[in-house]
Amino acid sequence: MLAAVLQIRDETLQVLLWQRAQQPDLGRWALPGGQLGADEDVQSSVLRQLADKVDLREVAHIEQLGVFSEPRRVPGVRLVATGFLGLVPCDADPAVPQDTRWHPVSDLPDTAFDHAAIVRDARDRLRAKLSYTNLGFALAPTEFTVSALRDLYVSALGHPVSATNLQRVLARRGVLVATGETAPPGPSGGRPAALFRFAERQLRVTDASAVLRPPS
Amino acid sequence: MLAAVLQIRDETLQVLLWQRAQQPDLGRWALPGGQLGADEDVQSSVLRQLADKVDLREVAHIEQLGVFSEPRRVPGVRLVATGFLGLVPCDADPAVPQDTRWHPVSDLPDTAFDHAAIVRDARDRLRAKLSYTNLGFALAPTEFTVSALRDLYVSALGHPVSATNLQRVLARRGVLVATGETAPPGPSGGRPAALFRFAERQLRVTDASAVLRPPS
DNA sequence: TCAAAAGTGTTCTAGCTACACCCATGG
DNA sequence: CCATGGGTGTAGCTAGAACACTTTTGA
Repeated sequence: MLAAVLQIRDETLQVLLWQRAQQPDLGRWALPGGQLGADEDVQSSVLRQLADKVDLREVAHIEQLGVFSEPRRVPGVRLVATGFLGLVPCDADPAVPQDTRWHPVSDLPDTAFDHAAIVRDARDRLRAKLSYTNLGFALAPTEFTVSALRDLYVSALGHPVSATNLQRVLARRGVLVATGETAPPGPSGGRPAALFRFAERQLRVTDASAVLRPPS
Repeated sequence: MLAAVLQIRDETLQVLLWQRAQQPDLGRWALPGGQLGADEDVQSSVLRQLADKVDLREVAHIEQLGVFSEPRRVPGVRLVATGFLGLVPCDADPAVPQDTRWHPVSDLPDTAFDHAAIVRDARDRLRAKLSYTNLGFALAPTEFTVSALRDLYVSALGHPVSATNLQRVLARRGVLVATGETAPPGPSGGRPAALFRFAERQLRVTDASAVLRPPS
C-alpha cells in the first residue's frame, strides 16, 4: 500500500513524502505506506500506516487509485502496490516526522520508483472529482467563506475559478449550507463574508453525467 | 486477479462465470482469474488468464475495478484480489469450456465469495462510462446501425434510450462515423439503416464534466 | 466619500430532450 | 398506397459562464 496524501498548503497542492535512508533509491523521496496486515482490508491498513508511520490522523477522505504492478517497478524485488489518494483539510497541521516533508505536486523532488506517477494519478483523481462530487469537504476547514473555498479550488485545479459561480454551483447542488454567521472583513475593509459549511462530509456524486439518462 | 467479463447476449447483459468443483463454495459460480505471474503486470496477467483458462481472446476493453481485500472474503485463506471489468463485443461467440457459462447480471446464480459484488461493480462502471466515454465500441460489432447500437445501450443501461438522441450525442462527440453503406431493411420493410463504425476502439473520455472548467 | 471585498441579477450559450415531421423501403 | 422502420428539423429546457451592478464594511 502507498498513499499519496494531498493537502493545500500555502495556496499550493502538496504531497507528503519521506526521504529514503536505504538502498534502493537512497535519498529519493517516497510515498508513505507499508504491508497489509492479516486482519485488515487495504483501506484500514493504509489509514493505520499513516497513523503509525507519519503520525497522520487528519485524513478526511481516502480512496483507491488502483494497483501498480509493473514487474520492474521496484528494482531487485517483486512488489505490487495498491495506490491511494488521501486528503487532509487545509486547517490541519499534522506534526510529521523528521524525514518526511510536504512537497508541491507540481514541483516534485527526485522521487523513488514509480511514486511520481502515483502522485500524478492522485492529483488527476482529485481534480476530476472536485468538479462532479462534493469532495471539496476534504480540503476545506469545517467553516469557511466562499472566497477561501475558491482559493482552495484554484490551488487544486490549477486554473482560475469564479467565486460567484462556484457559490451558485455548489449551492444549487445542496453541497454548501450557510451557517448564518459571517467572517470579519480584512484590514482593508470590505463586506463581511458569510460562513458556509459542507452539508455532508462523505463523498457524494452531485453531478451524475446528465447524458443518456432515463427519460423523465 | 478476477475478471468480470461482460457481453450483451440475447438483449441481456451477461457475465462469464465458471462453476467451482472443489471446496470452499463447491458448486457455486465464480469469476475467472488466477495468480499474477513473475514477469507481467496485473492487466497482462488477467488477459492471459482469460485466454488460457476460458479460451477467451475477444476482449475489446479491460480495466481495473479495484482491490478486494476483506480479510475473510475467502474462507480459510487470506486472498487479496484485483477485480477487472472486461468487455466482449456482442458479435463474438467465444467457445468457452464445459464448466463455464454466461449468466444475466441481473439474475445471478449462487456466486462464490464476494464475486457478486465484483460483478455489480463491473456493471456500475460500465453504465457510468457508457454515458461519458466512447466505451460502446467494446460492446458493439465493428459495423452496426444506430438502432442496433441503441438496443445494446438499452440492455447495458437498463432503461430506454432514444435512437434519435443517441445518434446525435455520439455524432456530435465525434464517436461515430458513417461508413456510407446501408443495412438492408427487415422483412416488413422500412427505410434501410445507415451503417456506422466507432471512430476509435480505444477508451476516450468524450464528455469531461463541463463544470468548473478553465475559463475560455 | 471612497476603496475593497462580497454577493445578486441578468444575459448568453452549449448540450441535451422531446417530439413532430419527412424519407425509403416491402408488400 | 399504406405500413414499417430510419432519419431530420426544431423548439424548449437546464446548467453553467460571464459580467454588470448592488451591498456592506474600513479608513
